Amino acid sequence: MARRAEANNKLDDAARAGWLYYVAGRTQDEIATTMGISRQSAQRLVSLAMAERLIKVRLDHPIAACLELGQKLREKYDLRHVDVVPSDPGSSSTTVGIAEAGAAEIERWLKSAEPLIVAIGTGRTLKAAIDQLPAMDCPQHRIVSLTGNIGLDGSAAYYNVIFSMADAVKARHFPMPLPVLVSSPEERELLHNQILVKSALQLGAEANVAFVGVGELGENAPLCEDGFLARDEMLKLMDAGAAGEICGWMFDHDGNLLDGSINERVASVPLPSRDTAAVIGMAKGERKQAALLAALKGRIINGLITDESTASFLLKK
Amino acid sequence: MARRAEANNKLDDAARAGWLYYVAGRTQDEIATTMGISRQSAQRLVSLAMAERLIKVRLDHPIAACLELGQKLREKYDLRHVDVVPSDPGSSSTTVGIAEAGAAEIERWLKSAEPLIVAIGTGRTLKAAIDQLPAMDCPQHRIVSLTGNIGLDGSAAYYNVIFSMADAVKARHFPMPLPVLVSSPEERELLHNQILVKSALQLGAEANVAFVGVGELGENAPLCEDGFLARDEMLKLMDAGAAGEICGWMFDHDGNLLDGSINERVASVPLPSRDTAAVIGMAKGERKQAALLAALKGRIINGLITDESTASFLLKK
DNA sequence: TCTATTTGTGAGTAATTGCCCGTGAGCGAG
DNA sequence: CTCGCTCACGGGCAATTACTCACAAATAGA
Repeated sequence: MARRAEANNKLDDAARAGWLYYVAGRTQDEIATTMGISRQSAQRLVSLAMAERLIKVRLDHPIAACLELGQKLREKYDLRHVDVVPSDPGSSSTTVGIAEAGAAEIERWLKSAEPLIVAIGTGRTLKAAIDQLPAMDCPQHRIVSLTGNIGLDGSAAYYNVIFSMADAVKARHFPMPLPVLVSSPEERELLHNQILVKSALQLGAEANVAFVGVGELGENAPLCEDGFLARDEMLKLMDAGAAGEICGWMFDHDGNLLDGSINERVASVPLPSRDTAAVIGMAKGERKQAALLAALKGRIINGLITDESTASFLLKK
Repeated sequence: MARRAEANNKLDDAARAGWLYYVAGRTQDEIATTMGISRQSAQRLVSLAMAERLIKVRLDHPIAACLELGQKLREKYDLRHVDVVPSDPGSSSTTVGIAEAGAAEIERWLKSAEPLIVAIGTGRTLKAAIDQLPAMDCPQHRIVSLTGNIGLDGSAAYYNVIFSMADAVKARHFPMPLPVLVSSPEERELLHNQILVKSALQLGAEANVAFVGVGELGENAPLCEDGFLARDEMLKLMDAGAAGEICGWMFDHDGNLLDGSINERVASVPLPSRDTAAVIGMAKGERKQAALLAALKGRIINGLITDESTASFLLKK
């Protein structure tokens, strides 16, 4: 037993130390003593537990200001669900806060005993939220990806959102083995006849809830960063009035899907109907404000998870 | 009303400060600056958020359940030490898991630079634990056997626990050259006057920590299997309300040592005082549940190493 | 209005934590 | 076997946090 130290054991120790520290409220010194290690090692274990996301912290209090903003947003844009988290003025992160809140909302849905079809987009925000999900056991639900999760090079998964999620919550999952954008409407037609893709399309139409990120446009937009869209195409789109995209679907400043050829090349599952499903957008930050506003105006989403300052902006418009 | 609003504001502030601290990861100084208050006030808000349980911390790791069970057991039975290891539903072993955990705990004590007297029982569980001990060098400690380790035939050692242990950790050791049960109180008196036995009795009384197995009763109980107790005697004991034994000492379902003649024939060292020593019981499995429960009720042990499912049982009672 | 009591604040200080760095064990290549 | 590399460990120290205390403001009661 002297050398039973394996990676697994290390995480076990980290979990134990983290529990003692955060849940039981012991000091690192006490933990070190009870675990028979030095304080420094205890400290390392505690921070490992944090780094490995074994410890999840959440705020369980409706902050009045956030609640109020949420209430007003709900009324103004006729939303089914709104969650406003505090802003952290000093942070430039685009996910801190809404990731936790998003995870909490996803968890709330997944706890349902009723079998649900949960649709999920992709992007950095959603990935961050998924990473906050606790381990669950949800064989009754099905998770479907709304967006192709194949990179342009045909190999790498474009943000491993649906797999991470299915892994965490143990549900059947239906990825989209496609890129976000294909070269022509005909190619899309062809690809959409694949059996896996057909299942995804079918499930997407029946989804009970969808969680999606909101993509801004611009030369540094995710679609450009990840190589799906050339810079000049992007500029052309913006000239044509594009304001943002959700799962690749481009819309203008009033939230109407663009007519031009671009949306005919989007291989994603059509967004579930806002009459039968909750379509919850998750986004914060100045760069996403225009896109978010447009999506709300056009009722492309009927649920919103954002932060205080973004909420204020959306109310002023 | 005014007062109510103030309280709400306070909790709001606490929530906000707690969020900035725990979720956004800012320091209290930064929080103080952004909220326009002194660092001390920020600290107060953060700790208020904790005290009011606005901040919920969750450990997302299989070991979390064990720690929680351990915590509850510690409170319920007023224990000095609890270690709950994950259950392996697929295994029928009565030692897997607790052997390793027991060894780890023994090792922890042996690492002490202070000279300690470590008392040790016997049985399959302890043997398995001892086998997990790493080689150590502990000349400062003394190990004493609480139970006779001579078989009925006078030859074979009844589970070679203390010798294996002393061998592994290189400490002075004091075996009990006796059977577990002798034929009469008089014989016990006689044997207890042997010099080796007297040392063991003396050391047992001064022990700092004792590790003991918990024996269940029944026709297949260890005491019967090893021939120390005839089946009919066992049945008679059970009729008289016996629930289990530790080092041969029989106790009833409330954990009180039995009055009858049986305990007058037990040649073992009396268990160390639970006021001055840690007496740590190691056991798991359905067959041992009743005995374990009784031992805990009667505070025959003040420490416990067991597995999840046994821990759950003990909590329900 | 005055006073006793509670409540909140900041200073100072003790305790705790985070981090850098030197050390030494383990290990693979030569 | 030796060298060099990696990495975990623990010591030490600076940063951060928790606690105590004294005092001020607010509040309630006479």
